[in-house]
Amino acid sequence: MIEPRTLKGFRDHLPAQALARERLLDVARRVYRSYGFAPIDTPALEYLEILTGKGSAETDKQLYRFTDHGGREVGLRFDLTVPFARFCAQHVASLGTPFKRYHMAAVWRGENTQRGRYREFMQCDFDTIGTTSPVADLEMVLVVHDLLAAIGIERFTIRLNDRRVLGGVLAGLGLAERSTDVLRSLDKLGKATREAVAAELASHGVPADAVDKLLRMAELAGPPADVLAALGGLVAGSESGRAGVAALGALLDGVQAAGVAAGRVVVDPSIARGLDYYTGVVLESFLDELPTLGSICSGGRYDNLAGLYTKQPLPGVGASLGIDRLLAGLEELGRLSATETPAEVFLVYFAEEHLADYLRIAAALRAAGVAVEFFPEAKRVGQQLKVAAKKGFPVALLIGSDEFAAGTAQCKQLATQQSTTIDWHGDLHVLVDAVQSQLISRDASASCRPSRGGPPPAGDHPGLRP
RNA sequence: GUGGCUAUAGCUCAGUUGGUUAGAGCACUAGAUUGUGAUUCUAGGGGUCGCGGGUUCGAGUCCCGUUAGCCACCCCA
Repeated sequence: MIEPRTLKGFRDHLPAQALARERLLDVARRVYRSYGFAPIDTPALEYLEILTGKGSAETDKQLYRFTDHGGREVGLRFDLTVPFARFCAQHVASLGTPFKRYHMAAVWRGENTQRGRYREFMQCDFDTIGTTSPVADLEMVLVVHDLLAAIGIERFTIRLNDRRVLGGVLAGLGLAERSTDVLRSLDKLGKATREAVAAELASHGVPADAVDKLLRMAELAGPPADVLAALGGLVAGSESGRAGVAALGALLDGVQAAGVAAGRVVVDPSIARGLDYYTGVVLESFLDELPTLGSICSGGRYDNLAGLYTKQPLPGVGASLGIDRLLAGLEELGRLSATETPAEVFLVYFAEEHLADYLRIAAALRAAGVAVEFFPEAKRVGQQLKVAAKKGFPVALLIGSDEFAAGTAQCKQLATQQSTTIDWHGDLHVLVDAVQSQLISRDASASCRPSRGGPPPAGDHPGLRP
């Protein structure tokens, strides 16, 4: 006997989780499309040289690689950005710029696992390439905001910074050469103590007075206007630093003009992002209730996406939603619905003599867009209802011999156990209409939840508990 | 990849300084109840105690290895 098991960091998805995941993907798709981003897809497997081109030792170590049947050196993509860069180098000519795309697909990293960190996980990227317009930067922030709001998360914070501001501050302190080490240390401020970070900075050879200035910069907080004013003072000597501060100011103005609630988007000078290709605005977003989970959606602006694959400069801006990490967070917060079925109506099977009627009724409901599960066995009614309730069906439709004789049907709301009698007298249209109105009245009472701040989320809150 | 913690039934966990056939609640199956699900009663199925070695008269319990999960580092979604 072979022991059934899955690899470290790889997981099965049971219906309850898979349904929540698919609904999240639906929301992301809808939001991306609402801004005009178009879908693309690329192969999971790429030539190794494409993936290692970027050449960071870390990603090299995490890469799943092997020699294929034709002797080619290949690797599984570890993010969606590198394949997109290759994609752009091959196709910009026919696509034209600016080009906006979204891409939702699995990626693989052979790193150690932890809560919300897996070896196979899905990313939902969106990018705008071929333009340096600040409008594209603004759109990125708005998309991230709309996305998190539409998912139904009530408490989240989008943290913004600009690489040029960090660069300006570091240059002013004579630390431009050590920027990677310094930024990496500053990035730990959320987790490590101030003293530990200070010690680490000192170990990188940063003078004591500079350590103090860096920490004070990274700890700037409060009204964005105040933070920006303080940063403006720190980068006074640097032209690009001033540009970064100005860009952040313009972004905040734009976000406000678009109607985003104050407080959801803040300036946080400690946000650096590890990825070295970012050159302008950078963004991370967190669940306020689970800050230790890490960023669930991150991104930024880069000068040249595909420099390794083409001479055509391709500036762009974009971000990535980690839905598997988000799902882990929502599950921990008890915000995932336990529903195990995508169908809305559970049709009870009373007696074989009425089988043809049940099939007719189910077909009529399905034709009207109502998903119906017809129980395949004429078992005890109590058992059938138990199954329906456990799987989370909203309503059960009960039509037995008595109902057929009387021309009625029982529509039972499984959550409340309340039954409504429908008089349909063999008219399927009447039955379908009545069932639909039962489903609508239930939706209405379930989803009238106040949303705090921001524009009302578009549509329902899929996969989330009311 | 490095270090630490954990692993008993589908789930949540008991299991006393190593001592006979490893338990509970919930869940599941069948019946009481050939038409109404979170109630009641009865019966039942299910565990080589993650896996593999070792110490011992004897190991769920101690030791080593291994696999997986979690935590920290690293990095990041």
